[in-house]
Amino acid sequence: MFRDALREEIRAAIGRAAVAGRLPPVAVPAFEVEVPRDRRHGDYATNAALVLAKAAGASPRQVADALVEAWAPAADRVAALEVAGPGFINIRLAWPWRRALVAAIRAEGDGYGASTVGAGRRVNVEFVSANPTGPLHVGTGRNAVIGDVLANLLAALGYQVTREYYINDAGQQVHNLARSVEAHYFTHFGRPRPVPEDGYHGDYVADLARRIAEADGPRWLEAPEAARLDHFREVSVAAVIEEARADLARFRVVFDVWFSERSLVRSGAVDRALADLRARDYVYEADGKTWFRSTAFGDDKDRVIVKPTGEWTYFGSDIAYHLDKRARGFDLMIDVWAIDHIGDVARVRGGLQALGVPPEALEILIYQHVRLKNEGEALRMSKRRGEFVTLRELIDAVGVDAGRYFYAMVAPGTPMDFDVALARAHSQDNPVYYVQYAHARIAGILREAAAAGAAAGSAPPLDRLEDEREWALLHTLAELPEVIRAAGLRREPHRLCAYAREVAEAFHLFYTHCRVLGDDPGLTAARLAVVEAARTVLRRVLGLLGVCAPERM
RNA sequence: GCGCCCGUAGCUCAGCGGAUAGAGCAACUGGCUUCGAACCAGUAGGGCGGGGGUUCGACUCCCUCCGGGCGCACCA
Repeated sequence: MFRDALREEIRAAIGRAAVAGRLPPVAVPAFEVEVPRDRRHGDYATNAALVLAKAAGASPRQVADALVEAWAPAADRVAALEVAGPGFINIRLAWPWRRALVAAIRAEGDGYGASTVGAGRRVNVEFVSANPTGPLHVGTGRNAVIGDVLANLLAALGYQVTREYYINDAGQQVHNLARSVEAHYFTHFGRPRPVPEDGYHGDYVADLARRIAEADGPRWLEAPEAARLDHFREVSVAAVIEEARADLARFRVVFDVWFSERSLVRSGAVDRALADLRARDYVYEADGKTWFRSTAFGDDKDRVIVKPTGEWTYFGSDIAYHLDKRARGFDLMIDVWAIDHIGDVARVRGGLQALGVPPEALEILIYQHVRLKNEGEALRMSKRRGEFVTLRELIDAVGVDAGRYFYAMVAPGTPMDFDVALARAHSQDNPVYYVQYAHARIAGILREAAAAGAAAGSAPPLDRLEDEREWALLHTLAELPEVIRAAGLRREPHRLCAYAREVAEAFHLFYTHCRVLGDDPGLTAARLAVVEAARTVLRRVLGLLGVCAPERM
C-alpha cells in the first residue's frame, strides 16, 4: 500500500514542480519506488529525479531538490525526505502511517495480497502431462510444483485458472508400453517373450501384465493382436494415470481437467485442424508425408504432420489440442515444459499462428532439468530402461513440505542439482523449516495469549508501536501484494520462497527483541495485532506454495 | 554446424537497470530461570566465466569469445 501511494504522491509532486516553474513541463517518465537494499537509505527510495534529469536539462540532484520542495508530504505520513547519492530521494515513513498497515492487513484478512490485475481472464495452465508410460519421476516433481504454484499465484491475481493434464495416450509410446506389457503377459503364461528393444523395462511393466492376467486369465493369448494391444494399452494407461493422480494428489497437486489425446483424435478435431491448415496453404505433400510449413514461422525446417502410415505425428494433435483450449474459452494458455522440448516451441507457436491464434495467447514456460546425483555420482535417468528415482520415493524421503519448497525455491531457468542422498540427510535443514518455525512460534504466542485472556481486540492501541523492529516486520509484510504480483506476472514462483524467508527472518528478529506478552495490556494488545498480521502473511505465502503452516512443530 | 538455456562465496542458489552483491548449507565464536534455541548475535569467505559496448549508473541490456546443458525424429 505504501509504494503505490508514494508513487502517486511523487507523480503529483512532479506536476506541481512543473507548474511552479522549478521543472520544465516534461512527460513524466517511468520511475520506481523501491525498498533500498541498505536500510540506512530509508524505508523507500525513488529514482524519479534520476530518470527525469535528462529531459529536465538539470543535474539529478537539482531535480531531486526541486521535487522534495514541491512534494512537501504530510507529516503524519512521511517523516523525512533526503536527497542522497547520485540523486535518489530517500523516504522515511512516519509512525502513524506505518501503524495503519496493521489495521489494513487485519481488515483484509486472508484476502490480503490479492489483486484484480487478472480481471477474471481465463487462464489454462497445462503442466506435468508426463507420458502415461510409467511412474512419475523426480524431474516431474519440478514441473508439478512450478505449474501448481504459478496457478495459485494467477488465481490470487484475479485470473480464473484451470489446471490441466494432457494425457498422451494416442501415440507410439503408449503402443510401446502395450507391447511391453504383452511380452510380460505371454511370459506369465509360460510363453516367454522378450520385452521389445524400444519398450519399457521397469518392474512396473510386469506388474501391469500380472494385473491383467489375474483379471482376465489367459484369454488374451489367442485374441487378435490388434484387440489385445488395444486392451492392454487402455488398461495400462488407465492404471499408470491412476498412480500419477494419486502421487500428485499426495504432493497436493490436483488437476481440474485430465485431457485425453485419444479422445481428441477420435473427435475428428485433428482432421479439422489439418483441413484448416491446408485451406490456408500451410501444408504440402512430399515423400509420401504431409508437411507443415513451420519455416514460415521461424522454425529451422518444415515438420512432418502426417506420417506415411496416415497416422498423426504428435505435433498434429498438439495443434488441435491447443485449438481445443481456445475453443473452450481460454484467453491465455500457459504450458510448462522441460528444457528438452525447447526445440518444439517454434513449430507449435507457428502452427497456432497459422490458424489465427494470436502469439501472445500461448506462453511456454521452460524449466531446466533436475540433474540427479547420488553421493556426488551423476545418475542417468531413463524411463525406458526403468532407471529413475520416482517422485513417490522423494516424497517418502523428505516429505511433501520440504519437497515442494525445495522445487519451488529455484528459478525455473536455473538447472537444479539434486543429490538424493544429500536431500535425505538435509531434509532437516531445508529452509522451509525456518519459515514454518516462525508460524509455529506465532501460533504459540497466540495460544499463550488466549490462555492468559489477552487479545488484540477490535481496536488495539496501535500508537503503542514505536520500535524499529516492529516496523521492520511491518515493512516486510507490506511487500506481499508486490511479491505476488511480481512472482505471478513474471512467472517466477521462486520469489515466494525468498519472500517467505524474509518474513520469517523479520518475525524472528521481532520476537527476539520485542516481548509480546507482558504486564502492559496496551502494548500487549498492539503487538498481538502485529503478530496476527504476520500470521496472515505467512499463511498466505505458505498457502500459495502449497506448504503447511503448522501450529506446532 | 545451427537454435535455445545456464555460468554469482567451498557447495546449492537468490539478486526487479540503481547506492558498500545476499541467503542457506559447510567452518569458527558467543547467547536459553522470561511468549518455542528448528532461534538470535558475530567471524571468515566472492566482485559476478573473459573481453568489448550502451547508460548518469550494468550481476542485470547488446555484441563477441570460453565453459557446461538441452534440442536439431515419421518419440512425446
